[in-house]
Formats: sequence, C-alpha cells, structure tokens
Amino acid sequence: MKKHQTTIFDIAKELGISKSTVSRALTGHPSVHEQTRDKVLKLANQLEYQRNMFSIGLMKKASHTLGIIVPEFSRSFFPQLIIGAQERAKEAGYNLIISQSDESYETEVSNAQVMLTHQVDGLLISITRETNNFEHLKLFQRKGIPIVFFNRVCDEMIVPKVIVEDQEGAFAAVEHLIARGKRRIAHLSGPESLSICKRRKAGYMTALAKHQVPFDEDLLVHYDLAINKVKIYVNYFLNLKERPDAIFCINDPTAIEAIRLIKETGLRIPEDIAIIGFSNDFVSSLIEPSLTTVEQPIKEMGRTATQLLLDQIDRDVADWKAPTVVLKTKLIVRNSS
Amino acid sequence: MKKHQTTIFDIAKELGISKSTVSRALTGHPSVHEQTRDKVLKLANQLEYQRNMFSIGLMKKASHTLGIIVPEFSRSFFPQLIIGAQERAKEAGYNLIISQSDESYETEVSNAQVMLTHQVDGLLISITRETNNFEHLKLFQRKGIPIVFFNRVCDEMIVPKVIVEDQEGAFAAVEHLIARGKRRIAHLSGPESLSICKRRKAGYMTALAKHQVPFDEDLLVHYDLAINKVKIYVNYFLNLKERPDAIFCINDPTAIEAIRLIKETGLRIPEDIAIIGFSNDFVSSLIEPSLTTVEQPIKEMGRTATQLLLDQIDRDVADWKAPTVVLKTKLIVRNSS
DNA sequence: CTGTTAGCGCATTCAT
DNA sequence: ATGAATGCGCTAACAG
Repeated sequence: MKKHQTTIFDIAKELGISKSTVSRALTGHPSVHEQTRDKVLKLANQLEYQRNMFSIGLMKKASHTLGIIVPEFSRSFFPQLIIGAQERAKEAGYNLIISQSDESYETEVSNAQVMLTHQVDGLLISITRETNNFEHLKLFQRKGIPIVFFNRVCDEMIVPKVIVEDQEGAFAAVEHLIARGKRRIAHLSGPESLSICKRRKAGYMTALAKHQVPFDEDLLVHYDLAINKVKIYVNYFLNLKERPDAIFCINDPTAIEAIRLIKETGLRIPEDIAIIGFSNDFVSSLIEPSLTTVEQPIKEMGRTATQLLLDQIDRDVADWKAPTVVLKTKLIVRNSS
Repeated sequence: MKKHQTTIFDIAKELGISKSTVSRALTGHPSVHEQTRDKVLKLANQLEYQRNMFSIGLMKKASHTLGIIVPEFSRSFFPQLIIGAQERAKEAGYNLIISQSDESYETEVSNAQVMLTHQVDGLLISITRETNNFEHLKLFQRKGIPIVFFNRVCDEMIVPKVIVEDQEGAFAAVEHLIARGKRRIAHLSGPESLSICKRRKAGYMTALAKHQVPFDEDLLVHYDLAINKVKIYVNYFLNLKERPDAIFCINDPTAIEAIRLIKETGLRIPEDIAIIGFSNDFVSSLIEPSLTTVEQPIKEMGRTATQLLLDQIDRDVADWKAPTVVLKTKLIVRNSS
C-alpha cells in the first residue's frame, strides 16, 4: 500500500513557513535566507522528500523524459545503441523510456501512443521491418514533439537522422571479396522498403561495377529479416546452376545463420563460399569461422541521435534544416572471407 | 517547439458544454447522453486529443508505470528478460521504464532515485555485482512502493523474488561432467556476495559429494564477473600442478570467454578440458564447440517478476508473506562437455 | 527575503 | 444528464 509521500507543504507546516519558501529553497533559488534553506534541506532529507514529477510536469509542460523505440531487442545491436543513448540523455538530465516493437507495425504504433501519453519531450526511433505508414510519427511533428530517426530511417519525413556509411561499408565489403578472387558474389538483402537496405545494395552494385564484375540478378535476393527464413535463401543460392562463391549478408545475424547452414552442408568457408556480414555484433568474433563484417559505431549512434534530439528540444524555432549525420564504418576482416 | 496540446477544455469550449461532461464522455462514464458522447469522441479524435499523464497522475497518485533496473545490457540475458517483463506489463496496462546500472553501485542508486522521481508504481530489480548496501531499495519499502527482485536478489530484504533452480541446475551440470568421466572439476564462480553464486556453488558441492569426488579448494575460484579477468583465472587453472579436466562456469559469457582462451592454448575441448556454462544465452549454440549449459526460462522470469509486482500493487494490505518463485532449469548438453 | 495567489489538466464530489 | 467547484503538488508572478 502506497504511503503518503511528503510534500513541500508538509515541510512548510513543520517549519512554520510558507510552501513557496520551501519550494524556493529546494530549487536553489538565490533569494532565500541561508538558515532557512539549511533548515528546509535538512528536514527534506530527513523526511525523504521526493519531488513529484507530475506536478512539475504539469506546470512546466516538460517531462524531461525521452522515448526510444527499437524494432527488436534480442540481438546486441539495439541494446548497445540504447546504452549510448541513455548515457547522453543522463548527462543532459533526461530520462529514457525504452520500448521495443518486436518488428511489428501494430506494436510500434501502440508504443508511439504510449510515448505520447507519457509526454516524452522527444522521440528516438528505428522503425520495424514492416513499417510503411508513418501517420503515428507524423502526429509527433504535428504536436511539435521532436523526432530523430536512427539506423532504420524514414525517407519521407524531414527530421534529423543518424545513419552510417552503409554504401561505403558495403562497397568495401564487396571490393574485399573481389580482391579475394570471388566473382559470383551474392547479396542477401533485407526489405526493399528499408532505405538502409537500398544503400547497402547500392554499395554492392557500385563495387561490382567498378571491378567489371557482371551483375547477375539471380544473386540478389531480398528477405524480411525473419531469421528462420534465411534457410530458404541460402538453399536457393546453393542450388543455383552456378553457385555463388560469396554471400554479402545484410547484417550479422543473417550472416551468422548463413554460416551455420552452410557448415551443415559440408561446404568450406571461405574457400567454397565466403560470407560477410554488417554490424560487427558481439557474436561475430566468437563463431567459427569468425565473421568478416563491417563495423559501425553503435553506441556512438545512440549518443549522436540523442544529441540531435536534445538540440531540437533546446531550439525554440524549428526553422533549421534537419541534419542527417552519417557515421563512419570500417571493414573488419576475419576468417569467413 | 512544442505546440499547444488539446485539453478537455478545448473540446468543451468548441462543443459549448462543460469540461466535466467531456471528461465523463472520455472516461466512459455511464451517465452521459449518447449523442454528447459521440460528439465528444469525434472531436477528440479529430483534434488528436491525448490524455495528460501528469494531471491524471497527480490526481490518482498512480503513474501506471513500472520501473526495471538491470545490472547490464550488453549480453542477451537481461534484454530478453525485459521483453518478458514488458509483455506482461503491457497486458496489464502498465508501461515500463528501463534502466541499466552498468554493474555500478553508484549508478544503481541514481537509477533508483530516478524511478522514485518518476513515481513508478513498482520496481523490478536485479542488483549489480557490487551492491552490498540496500538503503536505496529499502527507501521504496518505506514509501510503500512494492519491489520484486529477480535473478540477482537481495537476501536481507523480505520482498517477492524470482529465481531459478540454481542449485539443481548446477548439480545437474556437475553430475553430467562426472558421468563423462571428469574428476577434477573446477568451478569459476562470481562474487561470493551474490546469493545466485552461493546457490550454484552449493549445487556444485552437492554433486561432488554425492559421487564421492573429493573437493579440492584449489579448484574453486570467485571472480567479479568482469569478463576481461576470466583470463587470469583460466591461466591459474591451466597452470595448476594437477590441471582440472573440466570447468563449470558461473554463466555463459564466462564460459564462452574460457572456451576462447583455452582454444588459444591448443588444448582440446572437451577431451582435455570440458566447459559448462549457465543460462543458455543465444550465443551458446553458435560458438565452436557449442556450449553445454543450464537453460533457464529467461522471458518467463521477466513475466513472473512483473506479475508478482502487479499482485502487490493490486493488494492494498501488504500483510501477506513475500513469495519466492523458483523456476525450473534444464541441462542442455552440447559439444563442450 | 518571504507570503499570497493563481493555475497547470483532469476526475470527482456536490449540486441542479 | 450536466455544470460548478474542489484539489492533486508544485512553481511563478505579484505583493509586500
């Protein structure tokens, strides 16, 4: 049973002064007699006084809380990113409400709703693989609540975004495969709707073109990022008349699953088929063979996105151009290529 | 710039009725004319009205928000657990504020502070490896805010707890090693202060005793769970005059690191040294050799802890015995043993 | 330096 | 079925 929480009135009554004075003492207002302040602070401490966010939020119309919505939580990518976001938020005196949409559009909409109800001062979001309608996010704009996209961004909304050099990273990965003598390089991509996939695909195409490796459309496949489906596409690749000698996967989880499946068939990695992922997930260095992948600064992405959000919150006029910050990627060569 | 948020007053004014009526219509109060209700609902929808949590919280003295504090976030264990907690919370109409203390006592205290300020209706917590003082949590009790511990619990506080059959799981693991013919079984444990470590150690001891395998105190080591320190203890084990032929590790991350280190030395796993972990982390099946481990129902733990918290919130009188729920564990035998 | 007053948005009594 | 009035805890504007 929740007990009575001490209020400034309790302190005021006890000390025989007005609650305004107590409030002033507590918030560090300069014009308060030092003795009074000390007495208040001491009693507040003793009574384990706790400011009530509701009343303050009601007054100030600010919650000092940011929301973050991520599509999933089970791989290390988003949790790590959240750590970065949380760090930066905390430094700035903001709290973070986290929710994950489980790759479901419905859940994402509902989570956004929750963020709104909780009066977040701003929203960080990476959309699900199935999000095509952005009404629930445009609502934030209409309400004047700033948004920042990261990782999986929405192209049609003009808000700050944080992405990485997807195209450059993909380019480096594919060029590396070519340098290893691979010529039939497949690309197992994600949903075409995600711009992140478009950019990585562009890097793939560019690398092929630069080195005069002909593009074979049989070797380009899109899938919905449901890990259990990787099997279908790996089988498809392996059963092609001309089997690919490398697969550039859209992300590390996909690549790891591909490695697992290919190992089962007895094919050698990387001799028969090389595999490259994207992200440098924690697991990538642990599996056998260790995974060649494109590293992205995950925590940094979280920090940067949060900073962009804070920038918007501080800025009263929203008449500035929405920046898109692009972070560096780096090819990490391991044993799978 | 945050725009004016529509309030019930805006709706009332627009419709030429009183805000009480609007409030009643919105909350589904029975005694309101159907036509009025429809008009209100329609306009509210049109104006994209959003209830203001602050004012409601201020009135009802309930935030309909739960807090969860976990010691870390980078391995899959806690994120998965949080998914379970979030599911159950959502079903019950509660939101979840998540924070991670980065295995730092200081941060944990500060996070608890934040939860208090945010007026959470209840707190779920798994303590850091260095938490020995529980004043910050007892404060919740004094304020009448329910707490539930999970995974890493505090023995000295009488509140509901969710743990798994640590002792039984550890027993099964060690018994399995003995069945495999291992006799010098080491145990790399965590901080002695964590009861979870005590229980797993108890299982280890019991299994040895049951099978008349003499206990050698050289083979029992406690460490602080900082992964980079695993190296020290693995080296210690390997350099003993009589090298152990198996290591039962306190958790999967530890075991995975141990495998990595032992592979570097050229020793064979499991022939020279068998390794067993605890948790069945996502990675465990992917590494080489795949890790034998004790599975625990992670999501279920999150759900159960949340349920116990909701139980307390609903219950007005707190005069019932704090239950400790113990979930089942299961040995998963793979190639490392 | 301090007290008084008003009001943030809403649910809820008490009237009507 | 509806309106008017009250108060949740706090800060800020206005008096002293």
